Amino acid sequence: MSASPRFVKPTHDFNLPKVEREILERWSAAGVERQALDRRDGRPTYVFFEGPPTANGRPGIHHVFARTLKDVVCRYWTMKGYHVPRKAGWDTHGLPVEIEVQKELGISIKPEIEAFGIGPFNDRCRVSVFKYKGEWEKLSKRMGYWLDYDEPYVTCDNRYVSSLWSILARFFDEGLLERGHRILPWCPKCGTGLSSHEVAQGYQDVQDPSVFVRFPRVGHPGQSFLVWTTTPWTLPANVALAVHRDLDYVRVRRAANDGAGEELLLAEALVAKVFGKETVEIVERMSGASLVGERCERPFDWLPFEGEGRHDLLVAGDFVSAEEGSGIVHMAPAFGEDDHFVGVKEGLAILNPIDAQGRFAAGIPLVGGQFVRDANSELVRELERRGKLFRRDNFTHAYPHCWRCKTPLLYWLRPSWYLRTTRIKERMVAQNREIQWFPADIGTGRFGEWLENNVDWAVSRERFWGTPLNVWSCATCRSLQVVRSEAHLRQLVPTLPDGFDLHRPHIDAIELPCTKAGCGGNARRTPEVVDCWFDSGAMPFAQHGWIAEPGKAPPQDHPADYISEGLDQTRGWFYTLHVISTFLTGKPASKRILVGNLVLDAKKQKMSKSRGNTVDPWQEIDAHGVDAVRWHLIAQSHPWLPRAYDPAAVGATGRELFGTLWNCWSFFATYAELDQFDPRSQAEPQMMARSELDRWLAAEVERLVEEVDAAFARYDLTKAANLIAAFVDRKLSNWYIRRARDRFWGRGMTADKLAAYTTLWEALDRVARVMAPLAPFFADALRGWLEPGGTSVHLDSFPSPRAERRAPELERDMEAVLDVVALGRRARSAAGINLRQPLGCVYLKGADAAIDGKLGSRFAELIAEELNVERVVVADESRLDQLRTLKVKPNFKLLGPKLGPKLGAAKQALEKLTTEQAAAVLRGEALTLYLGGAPATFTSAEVEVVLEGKPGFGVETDGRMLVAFDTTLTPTLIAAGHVREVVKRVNNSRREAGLRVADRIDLHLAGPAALLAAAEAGRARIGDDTLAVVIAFGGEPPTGDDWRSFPWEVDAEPLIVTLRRIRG
RNA sequence: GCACCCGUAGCUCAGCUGGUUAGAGCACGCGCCUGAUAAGCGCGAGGUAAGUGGUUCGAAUCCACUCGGGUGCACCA
Repeated sequence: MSASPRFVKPTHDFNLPKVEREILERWSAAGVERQALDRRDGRPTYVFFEGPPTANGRPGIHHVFARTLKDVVCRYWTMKGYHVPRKAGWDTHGLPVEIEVQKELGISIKPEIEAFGIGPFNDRCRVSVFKYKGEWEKLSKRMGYWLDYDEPYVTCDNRYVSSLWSILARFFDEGLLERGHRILPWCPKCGTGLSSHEVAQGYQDVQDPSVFVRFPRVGHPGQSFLVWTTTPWTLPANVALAVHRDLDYVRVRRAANDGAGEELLLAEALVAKVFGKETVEIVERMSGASLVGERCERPFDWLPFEGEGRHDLLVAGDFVSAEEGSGIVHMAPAFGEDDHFVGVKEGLAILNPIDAQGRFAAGIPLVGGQFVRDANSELVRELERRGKLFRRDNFTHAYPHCWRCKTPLLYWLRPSWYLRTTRIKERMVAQNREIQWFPADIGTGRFGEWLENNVDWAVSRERFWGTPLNVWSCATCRSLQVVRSEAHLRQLVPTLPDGFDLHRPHIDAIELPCTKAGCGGNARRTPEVVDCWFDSGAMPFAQHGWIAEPGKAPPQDHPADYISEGLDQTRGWFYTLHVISTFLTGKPASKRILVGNLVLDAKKQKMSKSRGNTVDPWQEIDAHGVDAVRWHLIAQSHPWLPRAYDPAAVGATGRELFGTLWNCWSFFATYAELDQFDPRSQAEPQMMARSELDRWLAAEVERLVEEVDAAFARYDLTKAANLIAAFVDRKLSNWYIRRARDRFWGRGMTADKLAAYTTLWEALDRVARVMAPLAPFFADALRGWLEPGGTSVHLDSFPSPRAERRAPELERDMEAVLDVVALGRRARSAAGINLRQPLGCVYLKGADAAIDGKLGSRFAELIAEELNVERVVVADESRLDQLRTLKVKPNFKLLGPKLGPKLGAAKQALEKLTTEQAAAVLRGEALTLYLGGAPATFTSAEVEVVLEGKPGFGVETDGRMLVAFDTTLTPTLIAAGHVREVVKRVNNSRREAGLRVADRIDLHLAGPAALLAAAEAGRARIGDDTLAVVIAFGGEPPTGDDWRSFPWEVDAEPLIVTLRRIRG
């Protein structure tokens, strides 16, 4: 033996997690990740934006999924020759962080934070936000998500904040950043308003009272307006009622109940719904318009009306409907958008009796100091005491809650800063059409509709840990100015120390001279901070510290080619990115958006900590290997559908795909080691010099490359994964290797063997490359096994399909061969004759004459071996007549439109035709039938002829092809079967004895005479197939240290195999 | 309440520009093969295609409604 072999048979069992750990070490030692991320060398850039996570929570299994979607695409384009920068980012500001710190400190409301001190509080936030940074980085590394963590963008860095300021200043310049008084969703616990996309995150079912209240009609004793509300706590703030001008209203008299003759006014359409079975008498009909201006008496008169504003009357409101309630709506202009809108229009008074924590003012009777929602029941009782309550129920409805602290929100009149997104809505809608969404209907549907219903973005937060809003307001003249960047601030305040932190509370202390000519006043910063969704939405700009200026070009990597996040980001990150990019550049932030859906548990339940059904990503990765996790998550179904995470299924992926590939590799290595095969040392065999099977596999490999490439290019990762898995299972492992196995067995290196090695090596190599984006670890391991010391697959290129190797005809022919063989196995199984028993002859009939010719010649040997028969015979007409009948069926696609309702009759008539008539059709003859007396002619294309096997001949058919065996067993065949039985037992014995495949043996066989006789006659074959050098038959099995005996049964008779390894 | 997605074998999913006999994998049962060996292959059983109605010669596929699941929207007063 000369040099040591290039390939070595693996001596250990397959263990994917272990393989992955080795690859991690290799990547780390060789700096592979860094090289892949940094590769430029004149490549075009493929731009990816990373949505920043907040690292104050642990990453879960759904993050593994989300990050796989990002990673696969980035790896693919890297292999396609692009430079794909992947700058990591951290989302660091905002309510989620503050809430965590509040929990740490055991405090819950704003005044407590102020007492603790904004400075120390924010210092804690800055630390908290990176609490799990290490774990995020570790998980990214372990799962193979390559992301550049060396210079991440961090939203709380001065540089980032400075960039945000410049962008806000541009909104301000254009008049799109304004302070407004509007009804705002307000979290009483956090003490801040929320934006619509935050509200959208937090709907939960709650039970609320549903009460009908009497509002006495002034000037009409005994009459009341009937009013419905689900928020009794807003009744003390009532100033008016609203009716719809165009609705019909009625005055009804109640018969004899408690009210004894009372009269109630409500919308006519709701009478039945409100009174149900109770009989009421309609006294008067009137229009809504006629009620406008009527006076009413509010139920609670605790709050005085001061100054201006009309009150205690009926006004008109377009929003009033007769769907529910009474058609008369109670108006509290401080607590509802419609109420407020109408209130402004009608000049109504505004009563605002609650504080920022959602508590009634202390001076209010009965409920003073109570949290408003808690006051509901007390207020309802009071209504009852006052005789104002008509009815009370409860009803359950979805109500918005604070997305972080879960407190029910209040809609409350409150000043806030707005980005006037409604003014750029048309641009946003138009630009959305430029985005390629995966799936497309998110863009037109969910996201498109969201844009159509756009409302201004309430962008300020009355909080502490966030980008300070960069608007200063003059205490004297109220004029506003914005600070455009940190540099700008330094111009304005030259004394600012180095390292000045732009956050609160430091920034609050900065006063600026008023810029208005002649004012001379001092401007103070408006106290709010900015919605943290603005931070992340601005990342295409702020990640580069880009400073916005009028007319300035965007960063050169804008827009991105690709982003991917979860479905929940539709109204989150995807939206805020879109607002800011559209405003600044007129373009969307990314050309393509791939949306991932939820990862549910194995029972399709949402994972949540409270249910206790969360899946620990580390445990899954350790158990199955992350490539199996990644692969399964991608292959299971399209990313935008919800998926169940089933650990058992992940394990199966690991075994089936990676285990099979491992076996393929192991097979290759076993023989490559023995033969010292080295693809470098020989010229690659010409394709034309290789066997048909080799050319077939090579063609299929190129087809795979083409199809996988196309699937990746259209972002169909699921298809790519399934194509690869199907190829490995069906083509590579279960056909090529199985059929080519014995070509690797002979001694010495023949041309055919070299061709087989080369073909298999090439196939494995290309599989490694095409699967690399999906299974980065295994692919790189396989690549390393195939080319020891070579470069990482991730620094290599995605293979280009070699079109010249494609062989469409051969690919189709082999499909037919596979089908014939499957039928043949089914036929043998049905006949009860196992594959070891050779048979004399198999009769075949393929789908058409062209394939018949090939089955009988080029593929005959292959089929004969696979089905263990001596001869393959393409059945001629007379043989076929014995084996099958023919049936004629309509070609529905052609005849449906032609015959219409007569198709059914035609079908029946055709089915009655004889085999002879059908055979004529097969020969291409036209067919004339009488349908209901009228002749109808069918061409051979308009009907289909199908085969049916005749019973009793062991025929198997799929309607087009046919396989039948001659099951006659001659003594020769039986003897040959015996030899195969013996070979199998000897080889099983070899394995049980722990021999290596190339070990030679001495062999002794003991058993029934007929079996031994057959074996003796076939000793050459046994010797070849079991590497037995000396074979002895009959007598007592030898004994001794080296000899080992194995008892078997053949046809219910004992066979004793005794063997020993020949040393040296 | 409104909108969107989904409902196919015990489980996970294909198929869905309508074509009559609805597929695959897993799991299960039986058998086979094995010089890749705690793998592999074949066969079988398993389906009122959620339900109802419609369009059509023909519907898992198109339409309507109902039920169930998911998601989103929504101030529901």
